[in-house]
Amino acid sequence: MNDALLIVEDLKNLGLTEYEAKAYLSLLEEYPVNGYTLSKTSGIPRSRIYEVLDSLKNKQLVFEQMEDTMSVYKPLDPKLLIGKFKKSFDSIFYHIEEYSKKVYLKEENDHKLIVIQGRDKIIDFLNLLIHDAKRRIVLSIWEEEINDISQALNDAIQRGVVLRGMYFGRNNPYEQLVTHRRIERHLSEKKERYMTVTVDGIHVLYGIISRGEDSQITWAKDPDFVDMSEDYVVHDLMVNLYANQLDIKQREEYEKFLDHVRKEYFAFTEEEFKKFK
Amino acid sequence: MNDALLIVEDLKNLGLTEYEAKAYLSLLEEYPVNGYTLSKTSGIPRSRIYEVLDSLKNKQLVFEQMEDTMSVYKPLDPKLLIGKFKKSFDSIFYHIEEYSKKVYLKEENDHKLIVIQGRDKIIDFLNLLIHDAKRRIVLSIWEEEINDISQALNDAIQRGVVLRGMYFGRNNPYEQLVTHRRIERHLSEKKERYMTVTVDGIHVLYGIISRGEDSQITWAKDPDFVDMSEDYVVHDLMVNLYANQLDIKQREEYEKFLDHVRKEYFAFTEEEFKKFK
DNA sequence: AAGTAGTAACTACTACAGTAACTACTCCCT
DNA sequence: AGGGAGTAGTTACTGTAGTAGTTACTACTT
Repeated sequence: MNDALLIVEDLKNLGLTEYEAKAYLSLLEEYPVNGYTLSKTSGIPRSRIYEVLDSLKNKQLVFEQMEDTMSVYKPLDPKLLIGKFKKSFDSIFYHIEEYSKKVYLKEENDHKLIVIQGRDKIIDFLNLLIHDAKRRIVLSIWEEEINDISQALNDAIQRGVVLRGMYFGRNNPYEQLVTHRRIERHLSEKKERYMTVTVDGIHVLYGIISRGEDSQITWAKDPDFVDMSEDYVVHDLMVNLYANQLDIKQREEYEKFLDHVRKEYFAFTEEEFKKFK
Repeated sequence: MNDALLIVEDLKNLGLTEYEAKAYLSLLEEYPVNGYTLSKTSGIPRSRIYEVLDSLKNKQLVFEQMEDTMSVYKPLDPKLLIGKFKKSFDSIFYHIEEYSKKVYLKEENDHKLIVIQGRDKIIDFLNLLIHDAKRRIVLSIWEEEINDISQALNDAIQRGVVLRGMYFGRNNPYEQLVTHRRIERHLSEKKERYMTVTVDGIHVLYGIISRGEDSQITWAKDPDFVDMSEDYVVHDLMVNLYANQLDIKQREEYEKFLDHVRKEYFAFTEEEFKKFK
């Protein structure tokens, strides 16, 4: 079973050794068994199995039962194992949170830019920010990237985060996004894709993304920069949504539309809105 | 700061090395800084600091910023760090849960007894079970132990779990528990304390608990055994609650009282109740 | 004799902690 | 102008603990 190998890795990430993970998983499938048998089913050398079981017993992930002459072992119910780790991690997280409140000072105005390289890391970081989003996500994104963040986006939408922006691709998966009107031309032309994502008016990620290591985006927390980036997407939206009307109306009408987009569609707060007036 | 040392341990439990933990924590307190400065504030040898920072950069817990000739580093916001680990652990837990559904078969009727030794491990395991309780916790417990499980008990009560039983001690902290009527005599006599705890009619822990390693309790999942243990506490409750009346009423009345206690006070389901008739 | 059950002692490898020594640059002092 | 002190970064090494993996042994059962 290849499946079991992945779970071994998972358990190692929880702090078990490879032997401990294998022993526990083998025990799940067959119990109660004695050390000798477990060594056979798990592939752990007989000479080591008792140390491994001892260590698991100590962590209360395995229990020993005396049966006349010999001991047999059984695993902790996996649900209880998960509960055990959850409890322990929750307390760790709480400690870290309390501690960081004391020593960590957020920079209010951070004008520095940070470069993140490599598609995997970019996607990872993007997911992290979206996961943490509380109010609004504005993006301008291509179909090649949308799948890699759709889970996090759906979660965000679920908990009431406003999603807005431009979608470059066919079969737009989000009604909240507007497909670019000249998408066919773009799709045939580009190998590299410009991307912008802003989160809660705090973070902005922008840059060029492609398949591999050469992808490179910039992360900024400068509020002006975020505003600018959101503005860029607002404009893009504007043009794409009202392109037809723009040809026949005057400049004033155009401005009204812009305000309308910002307020109604983009869910700007009054305060945010004032900054643009 | 001794506080920081504990957090280093916490971070190590999340999979960081000691140097990584120290570096990250030092960065929290002062950033952005270059490698040289960080090595000084964190106590990490200058010769190692760049490897450590590289590794942290790879995990995206630290970000590098080019500043004309040299690099400076800043930490990932601790809140995002917590979110990152939570996400990763949640997915691990999900994997384990799914996997265990496939391979793990719960024993329906488990008549075997398992011995747990050492006060710390007993308390730990007790907390684990209480944490997982869904319907009813019945216990007979001494004041020496109640504090070590009160957090878990309060959580359980909060989510609607029924708590019932006997309390051996002064200043009974739970209205759901009944203080033993001859507690003063008991308190002066005993060094070792008999304890019973049943959870959801599934688990029962019983045995002698004292201060140290010689404490030893037995864990059973045999349903009959659980019933018996609950019955023991019911009787104890009965005697303590209605002691006065017992002297003047007949046997019939006594039985009625017992039923009443089981049904009304103990929240037995009809099904559970039938087993006793 | 073959299989079962458990112990002891070891080798090998790796990750991490910890140290020493080197280059190179800047700034300040006299 | 030259030297010392502090800053900044790099290379290479030692030591150790934990883990993986192996071999050899005893003892008991059937």
